[in-house]
Amino acid sequence: MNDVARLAGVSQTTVSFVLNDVEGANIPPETKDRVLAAVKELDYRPNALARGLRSSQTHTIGFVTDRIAITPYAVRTLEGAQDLAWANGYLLLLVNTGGDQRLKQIAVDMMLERQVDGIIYATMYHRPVKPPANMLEVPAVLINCYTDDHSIASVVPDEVLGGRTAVETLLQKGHRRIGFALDSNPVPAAVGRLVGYKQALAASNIPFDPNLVQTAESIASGGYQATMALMSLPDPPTAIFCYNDRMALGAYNALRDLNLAIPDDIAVIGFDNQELIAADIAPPLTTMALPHYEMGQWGVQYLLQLIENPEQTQQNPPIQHILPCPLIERASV
Amino acid sequence: MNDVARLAGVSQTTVSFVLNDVEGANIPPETKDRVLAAVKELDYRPNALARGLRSSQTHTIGFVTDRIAITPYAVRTLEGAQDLAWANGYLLLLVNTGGDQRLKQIAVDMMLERQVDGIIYATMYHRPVKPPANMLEVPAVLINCYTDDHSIASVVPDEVLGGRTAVETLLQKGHRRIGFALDSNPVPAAVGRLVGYKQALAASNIPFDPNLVQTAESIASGGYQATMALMSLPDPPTAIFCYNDRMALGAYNALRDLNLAIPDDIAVIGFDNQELIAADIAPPLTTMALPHYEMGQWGVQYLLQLIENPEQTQQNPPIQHILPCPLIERASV
DNA sequence: TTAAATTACTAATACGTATTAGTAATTCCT
DNA sequence: AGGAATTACTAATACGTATTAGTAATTTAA
Repeated sequence: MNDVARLAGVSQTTVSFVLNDVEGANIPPETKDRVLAAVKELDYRPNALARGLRSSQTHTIGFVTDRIAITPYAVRTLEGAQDLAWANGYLLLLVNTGGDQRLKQIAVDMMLERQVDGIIYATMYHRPVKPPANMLEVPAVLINCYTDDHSIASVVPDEVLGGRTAVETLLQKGHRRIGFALDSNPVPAAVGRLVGYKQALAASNIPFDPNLVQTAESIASGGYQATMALMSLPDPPTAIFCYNDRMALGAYNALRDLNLAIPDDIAVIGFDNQELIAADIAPPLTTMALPHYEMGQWGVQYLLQLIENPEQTQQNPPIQHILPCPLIERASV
Repeated sequence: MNDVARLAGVSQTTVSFVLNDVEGANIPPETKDRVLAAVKELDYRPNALARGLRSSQTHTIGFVTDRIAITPYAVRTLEGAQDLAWANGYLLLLVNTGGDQRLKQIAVDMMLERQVDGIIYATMYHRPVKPPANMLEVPAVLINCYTDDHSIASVVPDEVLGGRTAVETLLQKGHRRIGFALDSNPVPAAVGRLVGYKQALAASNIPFDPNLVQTAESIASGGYQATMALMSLPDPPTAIFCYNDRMALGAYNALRDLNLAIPDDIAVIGFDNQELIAADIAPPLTTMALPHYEMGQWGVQYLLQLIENPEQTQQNPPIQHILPCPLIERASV
């Protein structure tokens, strides 16, 4: 900046004023042009460290996650966050901790050392978390997770509505006996979708039959087992709602082994919209999409509000935002 | 640091010496303990901006990519890079540009403003690139891509060896007529794998039959078409090598429609090891894995060498590292 | 015993910016 | 015409650290 000032024949202060477009500085256009010309001439690039040191903001956001790539579609959270940050002139500082609590602590410390303006904490599965305490030294938002006391702003998918929508889709096609191949782990997604399943049935005055809910591991083999169990019922379902697309893939395998055609003999609906599975199998799978990209966007957008407008944004208790899961119609219903 | 110094009854210089373990500073253990106690007492955390400003290194690496999430398994590149950076006390500053050349330029500028110690440029598909010129102001490494003049260090997968290994696997099982469902785009992966296909045949003295190579779009429907074309040959193959797992999924669909059993009637081998597809379909798909995680690791590891040991590491011409694609045996061969 | 070397520190400074408090010179108002 | 207001700047400083060049006090070597 001093070099630029010298070349333009002004002071470093003036250069700073010009580059930051400081109002009330009264720099006439000719001077501005001279400075800008010098900037171009010298190929000057500001030093964000010095700027950050002086103004104590870095336009950088820390993004902490337990495991980036374990579920591919969840990477879209990162993408949504990155896109929105980028659109606002922010960059993301990334750490995935692999789930180790001590690492999380250290990760946040490293980010705080680098003076991030805020921190996003995202999990790949929807679940409760205990984020490291030091995270609260700056504005923070949780994505796809929440603390039990809801003391931190968060975004999560609407599992209940998602489950209800899936089942309502089947009901609308005339199905009355609807099986549910459910994750045996009582994670928030499983609990919520089951609530939605029951809500939809109740709204159509269909009694809940516990035999129609078969739990298993939430992978293809689990979907296979659950489907086999459902189809061996004395009064088997005409449609199966699968907890996720992996289980739906298992259901496809099972129904093929039973010589049942989808969707003619039996309808299948999934959850997650894992494109590589859902769009490519035969027939293409109708499924519910998780709003990962949108959660990433919302998280960063809200974080930026917290950063730039703390008083107006901060709510008490902190906001818990819920995003719907859109239905992706293909050919399996 | 001044607060710590005051509490410990020493100068800020001494605190700096203690915290950085400066050799030749001759700080006796008692003084060290006093300083460390003050650090703990005050919960002191160094300011990385000030440190970076003074010492001109930030322990931060820029990671630029065209599109993070388009191919889920490719996210493992990011994961490998992040893990190795983390292990060495570095953090990753992330941008995905969506492929816009101007954005790349700006992205790199934003990273340079933040004084990154080096830059990784990664693409999700193996291909030639023209990285922005300003990237070379700091040490740089390309992952899964290369410049035509090979003027920048890079890591790429060994497509030729991968193709050869896939075909050799089929040859070893006794197959003599091996179809190839190939991407119709002449991208490096397609070209390389075809070379490997020919090499393997030649090594077994099997003449190359152009009819056995059917090109199509590298998605499930393309795999379906190519498989149908291959199987309607007067002398159809007994095994099909698919350019990628998505095409293999299409091949599965086609073979099912033809009432052919895998692997009894016909063997199928894929490429990419997209776990969600390969492991979950019936039968599980034998495929070649791309070394994404390893490329990410190698890229950062080499970049750190470039940063910390420029003279010893720098080669002329720059190193072009090639990583093998391991065979993942499942049940389709 | 005394000069030289070592030990255990500290004062001062630079890194590159943003910002505050000013100051001449000009313009405006009555 | 003369004071007030405005314009167009600049000098100086602080942000928090790492590093250089020292300096007293103590220990060692001859």
